[in-house]
Amino acid sequence: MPPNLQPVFRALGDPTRRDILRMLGQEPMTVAQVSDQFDMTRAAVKKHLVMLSDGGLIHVERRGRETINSLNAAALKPAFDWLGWFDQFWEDRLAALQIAIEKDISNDTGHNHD
Amino acid sequence: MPPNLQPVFRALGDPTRRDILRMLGQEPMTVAQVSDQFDMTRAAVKKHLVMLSDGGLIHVERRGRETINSLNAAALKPAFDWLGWFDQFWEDRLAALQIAIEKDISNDTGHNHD
DNA sequence: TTTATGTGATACTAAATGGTATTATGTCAA
DNA sequence: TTGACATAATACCATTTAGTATCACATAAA
Repeated sequence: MPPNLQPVFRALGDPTRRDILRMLGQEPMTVAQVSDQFDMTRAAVKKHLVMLSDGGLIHVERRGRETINSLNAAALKPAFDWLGWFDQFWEDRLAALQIAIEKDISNDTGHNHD
Repeated sequence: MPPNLQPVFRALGDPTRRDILRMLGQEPMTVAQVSDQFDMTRAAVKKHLVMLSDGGLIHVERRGRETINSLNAAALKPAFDWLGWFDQFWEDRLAALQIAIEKDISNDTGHNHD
């Protein structure tokens, strides 16, 4: 069965939640650490975290009296792939990714980039 | 200035609107043609079209008594790129695109893969 | 000109969203 | 054990959202 895109795109519809995802992409954080970054109450941030968890975009683990929120990036892949369908309409569609791939290839050949 | 992601991700948060975008990716359609594909009133579909237009995701042109809605795929690119940041967490992240690029490279070197 | 058609605009409703404030609960530390 | 701390849960509120129904308007067709 195909992954359910709806909760993922729903979660991405809010800028606070997108920011949280980027933050958790750097490192796992407690609820307090996340909410310290925003000008809103901890309860409000917590609700965003619940939505992200419901959509499977983050993993939540209770450790003692604090809970660690960590990114589950795999859940974003289907949304990325969905948007990738429109790739056919973009001129420079492979530009950014091609750079990364060429780097891999040059690594294979032993070239040095430092 | 960076493109404003918010109206784009907002628009993508609804399944009807995502379906409309895919449909318009096939061909431009009038309001009636679009709403015929959904089990809701024309007014409801029209509101979705307005949101898509507000976010710059479609182009709307009045021709006589009908209005042609066409995809503006370029507006989706920033959302795709935003999600592409998480690319670093995906294992098979470049698989599909890498095939296409390797074909380009082999074309450059004159290799033949047929 | 009349009539039918495609659309836009408005008012309305129920439910979801994004936020606050408050209270309760479990856990670490002195 | 007491107190501070991190979090969870709940109730509440204003706004937005997603839908309906209805009416007005411009345009194509008879």
